[in-house]
Amino acid sequence: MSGAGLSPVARELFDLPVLVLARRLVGKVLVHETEAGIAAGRIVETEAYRGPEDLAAHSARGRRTKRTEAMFGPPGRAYMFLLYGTSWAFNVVSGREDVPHAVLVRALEPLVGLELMASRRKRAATARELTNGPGKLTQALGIDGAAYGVDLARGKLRLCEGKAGPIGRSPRINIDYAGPWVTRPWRFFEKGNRHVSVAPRI
DNA sequence: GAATAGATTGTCT
DNA sequence: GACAATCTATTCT
Repeated sequence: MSGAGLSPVARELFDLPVLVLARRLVGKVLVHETEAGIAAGRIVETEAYRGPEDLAAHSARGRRTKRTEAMFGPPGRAYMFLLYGTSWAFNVVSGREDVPHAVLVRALEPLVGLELMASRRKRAATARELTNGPGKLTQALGIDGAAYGVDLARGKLRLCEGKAGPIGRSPRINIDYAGPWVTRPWRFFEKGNRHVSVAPRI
């Protein structure tokens, strides 16, 4: 297969406004190499988080802590956080230093290493259930807090070029606490893709 | 298919 | 001590 035609994205990609980056990341391929092998998937769903004004973001109102520190760093790094004690979520940091923006990757379409993903996600009954959610895709690719702050333009965990079909948008998922920001259509997904986590409601 | 409740742990107040 | 950008099993249509 010799790389399956996968080449890393240019670093300049990350130097875009967060809403533009969230849209452009759809179709890109997330690759993770481990001792167990290579696993990779096409990104089919993202969400933009634009602190400090966006109350849905962890960096809302400029909150800068040990947990959110990566969002204040340079773009193109990974921001990882743990949800409900059980699920890791993977984000791509956007915005220059001290601008705490990030893009949450919510779903992938499995491309490489399907068997490896299945062995990591024993609960998944179907191929679709391997990576159709933020916590599921990190489990399938073997990503966790150890990836906090790593450079995504190169390395074991990296983003590679890929293409996407027509892209739709909708409000973000499960941020009911965010007041007026709840309805902002800052979720991007590939239209009609079966691997999108939650069917867009219209 | 849709709705509901319980799990589980690092981080923050 | 409470919470969270979720997942899973269970229950009901």
